[in-house]
Amino acid sequence: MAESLTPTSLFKCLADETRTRLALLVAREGELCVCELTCALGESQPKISRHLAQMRSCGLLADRRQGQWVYYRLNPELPAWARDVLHTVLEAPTAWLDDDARRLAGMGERPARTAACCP
Amino acid sequence: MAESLTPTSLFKCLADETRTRLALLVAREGELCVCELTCALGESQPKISRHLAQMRSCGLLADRRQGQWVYYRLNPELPAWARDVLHTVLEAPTAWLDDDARRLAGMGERPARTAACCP
DNA sequence: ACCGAATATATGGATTCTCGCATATGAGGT
DNA sequence: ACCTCATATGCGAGAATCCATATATTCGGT
Repeated sequence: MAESLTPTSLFKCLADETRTRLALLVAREGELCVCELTCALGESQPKISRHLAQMRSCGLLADRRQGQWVYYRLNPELPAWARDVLHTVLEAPTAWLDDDARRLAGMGERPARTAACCP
Repeated sequence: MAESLTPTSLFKCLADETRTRLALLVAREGELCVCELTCALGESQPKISRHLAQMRSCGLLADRRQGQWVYYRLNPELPAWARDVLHTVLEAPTAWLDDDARRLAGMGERPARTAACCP
């Protein structure tokens, strides 16, 4: 979080369909690596990576490298109101994320994650 | 609402500081006319009007003309999750809207509004 | 040291946003 | 009909955003 997150900067951060889908998927699943997100959205790897980097530099996401994979999660220091915004949208009665969630669930051989403390 | 509001289109609609401030002020005050919003934000009238029109065409705001004034409010048909997003941000413990709210409160001779039904 | 897989970044072009300024529209009063 | 106040819109310029392609980096294994 370069500057502390403002409502506008949060909304800008989410004002792109790719980023909305990424952020909501991550909020829903807890932690996902780039290859899972690439597969879930069905978009090119550079595109996914660039959007993730943008959300990281906004302070919305945090990343952690584990071996060859990089896992993204909601930034633990994210203010509660920002987290609430994401969960409000997640709980909305829409099928908006269904395709992505289904592709993620149907993905074979997802990398096994380990706790950050014991690699 | 041209198409039904998606999370991304809501975030796009709010992804500008002027629009965030307008939307939150309207959500907070219930209904405000253009001149009040212009004064509260301290921005030019065409700028305010243009952003209001954009939020109206997104389906976020609804307007009503009363005499020479046009009042904006949250679109009554706004889905609950979208309304919740705005209220979540409004209730966040930040002083983000304070300057605007103060300018609004300190504005002299605000037009008196009447119920829509009895002009 | 080398190779392949996973991820990140650079480059350039096309599209979209936002703004300021000028002007148009609409309502009320004289 | 005219004038004024409130609001909306047209237009061109400059900035910001997004994408695809190509290339760089980093890690684990051989």
